[in-house]
Amino acid sequence: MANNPRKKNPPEDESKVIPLIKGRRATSYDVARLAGVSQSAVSRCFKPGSSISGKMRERVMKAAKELEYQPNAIARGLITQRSNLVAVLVSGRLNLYYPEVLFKITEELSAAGLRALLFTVDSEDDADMVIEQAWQFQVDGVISASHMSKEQYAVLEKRQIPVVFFNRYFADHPNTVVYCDPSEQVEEVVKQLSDLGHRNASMITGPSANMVSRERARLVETSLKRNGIELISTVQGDFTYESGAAGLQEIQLHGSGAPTVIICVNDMMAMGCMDEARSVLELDVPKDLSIVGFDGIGMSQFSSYELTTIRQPIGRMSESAVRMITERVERPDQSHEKRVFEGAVIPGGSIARAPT
Amino acid sequence: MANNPRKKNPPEDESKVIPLIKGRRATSYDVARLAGVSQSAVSRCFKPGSSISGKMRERVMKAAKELEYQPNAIARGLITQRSNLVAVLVSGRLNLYYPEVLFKITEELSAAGLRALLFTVDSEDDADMVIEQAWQFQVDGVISASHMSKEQYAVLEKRQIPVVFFNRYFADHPNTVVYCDPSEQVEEVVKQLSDLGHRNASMITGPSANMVSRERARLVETSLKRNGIELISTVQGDFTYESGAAGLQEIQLHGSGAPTVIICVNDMMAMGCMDEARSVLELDVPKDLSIVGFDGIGMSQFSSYELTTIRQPIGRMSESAVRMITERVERPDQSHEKRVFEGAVIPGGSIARAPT
DNA sequence: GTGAAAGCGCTAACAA
DNA sequence: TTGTTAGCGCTTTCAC
Repeated sequence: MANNPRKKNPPEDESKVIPLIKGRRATSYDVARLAGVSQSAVSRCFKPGSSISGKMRERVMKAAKELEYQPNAIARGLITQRSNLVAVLVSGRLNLYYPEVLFKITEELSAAGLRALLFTVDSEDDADMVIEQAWQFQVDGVISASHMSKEQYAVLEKRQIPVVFFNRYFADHPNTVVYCDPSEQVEEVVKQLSDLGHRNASMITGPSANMVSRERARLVETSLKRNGIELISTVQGDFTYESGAAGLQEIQLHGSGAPTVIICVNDMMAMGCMDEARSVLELDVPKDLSIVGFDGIGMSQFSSYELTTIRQPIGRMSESAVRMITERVERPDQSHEKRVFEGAVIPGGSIARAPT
Repeated sequence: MANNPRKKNPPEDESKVIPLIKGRRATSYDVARLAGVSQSAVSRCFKPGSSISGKMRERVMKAAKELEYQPNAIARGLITQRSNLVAVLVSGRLNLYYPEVLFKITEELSAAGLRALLFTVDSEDDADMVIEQAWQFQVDGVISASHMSKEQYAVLEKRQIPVVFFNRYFADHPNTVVYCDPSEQVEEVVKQLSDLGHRNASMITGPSANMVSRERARLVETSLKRNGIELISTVQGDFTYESGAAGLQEIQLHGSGAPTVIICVNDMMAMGCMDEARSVLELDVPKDLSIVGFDGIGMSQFSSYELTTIRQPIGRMSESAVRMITERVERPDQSHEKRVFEGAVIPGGSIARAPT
């Protein structure tokens, strides 16, 4: 198999005779031979914090540069049992509308010397497959911003792979989580709606299986009640633009009474809802109908929308997620932890005084 | 270092005595021992197309299942010289607005048994780093949907790493490319504009370094001339929403004369342009001003925009990109190839008869 | 500070 | 068909 001329213990006579085969990448042995030092010396030069003399380092580095040598991360991973790979699980469908998260996480991983192995998960079966793949590739950890069942999580746990959940967690199971809690902001917005005279609201939620959706819906319900606004109807969407539009239709057709405000548990649906209100129902948003979203995605602030919404601090959350992963890669016994971030209200222009 | 009880040639007496250390993952040796077969038999069971008896396979698979054994892809990569990793290079900034591409490519890679190692590239320095990282991780190939200099490409070429460019290429250098050529669609749209009575147009381009932008701009210029529409001003944006808005301001303020149509070389700028026209300049799009985009991103068809644009067949392009990579991983001597796809006009509603 | 040697978990040539 | 064996390229004791 080996078209590799190197022998483990190169015979002295051959060692200089056989040239580097063109196209084969240089190994630490090649560098060692050229520099006239041992292979382990080369290895040490590329491991920060190793004890090595300046002279040696210089010689080795010169040879390394000449051969364009870069240590083989795969081989290193094999011996160190550290792949420096982190599986990032996102929902392809959802992340289409929230790509900020993925890119921030990737950048933070990169800054921490880790690489993102990207997996899209859009079903339970996908998740099963992805978990096996991640396991095969010896990922050091998993950052999950997609759905994962308790059973699937149990598999990772048993295999001692650190997992950080991004904006989702199992309430009845210890796990490591970075999470945005918009409680205060929900209260703030709802209070404002109440002050603006709103008394009837409807809500468009996400899939009932989705934790973020459930949690946001719960907060909204509580806040509405507390502020004397009646929730006259709740319809279920799937986080997409289309489902926001459809949700509004459903509310108008089948709802009992007309809400003056609609709260959507994410921005994408809020935008769908707003467009439907304006272009199909010919309502003036916000004069006839106020709309509120969640997330604070970039496009929610385009002039066509200027959505009033609750932003998540994506940057700080991603940073935390990566830090939590690295901590748990270093010390697998690290206990679970939940880092909770506050949201922030983006005032926007999609709410106004209730029509009289 | 090894807390691994396995000896390369396990002494018979020890072999059954030492239990699997809790938490250590099972290796093919563990499976072999449990099944009472050789380690290579285990290996063969997990390599499709190996000659192995049904009885053997059954025995091995039973043991494997019991130990939850999955072959170590890192170790496999080391010996086969195939990592099954493909570096996917995207521009973080740009892909924020065009995530479809990334997800399609990832899915196609996955279907081909390859994993996506995600890299975001937003500067030349990023690209240098990314190329070194990809090299260290022994990626089998690179799909680049981000900027890459000729020098950087040369490095990959020299290292014999197959590269497929997505929507960009070096005209004066052989390379493997999947590309969307919107020539006909540009002509179609421009002709339509001409038929609608437009005689003055302006254009908002992307960065001059960007090939896609240059190419689209060139096509637009040619088509306009051919159809008797004068290009009265061209301003440069950076593909973002904001730059589209700013571009329109610049055209209105500094342009010589007022265009009745604005062509933007991507949808995001077209949307920024449209919003600026409507909300700041209080123009009616399309009655007062027609706007055309490029790409066909999902949100360009939201009711607020309904942009007339030229769509790229992302799905088929991604599929081709992955196929081209796999072909070149199998046969590195494969010659370069350029697969060109046609665009498709999405009629939209952002163009109308020129105001009189 | 440096080199020799073992071995991470796997595949594949070779022998039986 | 099966087992034996030699590495893939690296890190890490262990002597010196």
